[in-house]
Amino acid sequence: MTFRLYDSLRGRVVDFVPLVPGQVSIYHCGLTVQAAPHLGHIRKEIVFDVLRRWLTHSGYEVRIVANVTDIDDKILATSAERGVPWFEHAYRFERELHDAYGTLGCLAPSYEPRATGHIPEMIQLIQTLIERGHAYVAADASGDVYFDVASWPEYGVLSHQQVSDMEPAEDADPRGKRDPHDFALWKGHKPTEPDTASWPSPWGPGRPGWHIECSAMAGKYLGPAFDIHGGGIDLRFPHHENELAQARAAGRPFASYWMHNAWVTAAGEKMSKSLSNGALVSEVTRLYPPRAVRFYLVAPHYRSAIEFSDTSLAEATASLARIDNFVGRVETAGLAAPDAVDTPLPDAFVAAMDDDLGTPGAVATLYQAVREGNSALDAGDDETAARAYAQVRGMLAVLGLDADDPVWASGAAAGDDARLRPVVDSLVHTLLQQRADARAARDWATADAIRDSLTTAGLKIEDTPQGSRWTVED
RNA sequence: GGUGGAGUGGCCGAGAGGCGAGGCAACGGACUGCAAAUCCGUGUACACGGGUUCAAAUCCCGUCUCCACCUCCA
Repeated sequence: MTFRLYDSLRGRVVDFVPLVPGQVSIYHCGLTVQAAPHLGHIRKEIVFDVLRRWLTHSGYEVRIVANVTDIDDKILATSAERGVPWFEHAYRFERELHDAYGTLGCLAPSYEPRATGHIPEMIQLIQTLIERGHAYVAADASGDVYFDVASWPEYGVLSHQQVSDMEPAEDADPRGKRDPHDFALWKGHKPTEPDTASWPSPWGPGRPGWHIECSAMAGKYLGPAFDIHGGGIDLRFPHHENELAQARAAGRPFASYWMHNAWVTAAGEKMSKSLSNGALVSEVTRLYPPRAVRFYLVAPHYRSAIEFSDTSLAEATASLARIDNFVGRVETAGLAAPDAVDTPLPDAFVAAMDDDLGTPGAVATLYQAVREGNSALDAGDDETAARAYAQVRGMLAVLGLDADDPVWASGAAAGDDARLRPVVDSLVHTLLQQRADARAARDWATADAIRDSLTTAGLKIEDTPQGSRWTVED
């Protein structure tokens, strides 16, 4: 079985062949930390988290690097507006971002470099480009350095565009550019910007352009050639096109495959702060269980847009509850196999995941296992039920949705939950025992009164042949 | 102007020439003291108009609508 993926550069699904057998190196562009993350931001992280989990499950040793862009025009502009130092501003949102990753069950990447920590690598790369005749210092004494697009005939391969067809940037300020398509590698320091946002360079003080950051950091941690480069579809042009041009022009092969995830849309449009404040990760996870939010983002294919709506999130919550209910039933019945993790996953699941991370098909297979498991439970076929349980847990783990995954146990609230759970369990069981006694005595009024009081308290009671069990209503 | 993507049943969301992915919701049945949960069953869905084919949601032609990107923007 071979993993296949859609390569944006070639424009089709291709077999994945790693540079080093058994190993995969992945770089995906992290966020510019300039505002609180919304569902669209977090989707990219979840997509690559699932990719990483699947490849790891498939036996690969995965190295995954995601950068943090902690200096750019927007960070400088918004921090200045708020009267906060830019680094403080960036750091604050970097931490919010990390909180969001943790809340939605994303594993930490192998490494997460910050742009500002890699200025020397960027300067070195720019110098190489100048020496090779692909970059030049602006003629206007600004201290800017630009990439010379005309010197690189391959420019446009990733986004399948001809430079001549691109919309002419009529009103854009040409600054010291030779050609309007040229882009900044280095930005000379401006007196209006803080001195802290400036680093010495051969071309005078300044700061790096956005694109050079990723080329430099990917090169440092993954080498001149690596397997997969990812990011949101909007980054394909100009960001990734420019990254590719810089790296190749400097003599580096760069990424073998390019993966781009689609949007989370609101009312059919690309999500943005102005359109959709309600979609902040912090707010959505307050209204819906974080695992359900992750399920909602994982179930559709990563190259399809996901329409954000409360209805969809409510449906995702109900859908996940069906899976959790099965898992709970098996555990209540005492059939949970301790070696669950080692059970092979269903072929259909493997085939779906290997086919360009086909999570929709994978989820369908998951539900098939749930149905088979439930039927087996009803029929008293414990062996089949236990096997289905093991498969379900295994599939959930790959998708990052397993409730027992330690990622869900992080955070102060989760800690409180863990401590309170046995307390509540003990109290509820006292009541459930009273109800069982009442039912045995055919005292339905008392039995129902107890159930009603638990329901009112926010619990769901399920009667099974092995006794009653309770869960918290989502 | 260039490049790429989309329009599927009440809702979400797959598929990409032939047997109606899957989930949510709804309805009927089984089970239950009653429920819940679970299982079984119930849908003549593929923007529109033509065409190709024994067969089209899937291919071709045309039309409409929507979205994204085109140098600092997630």
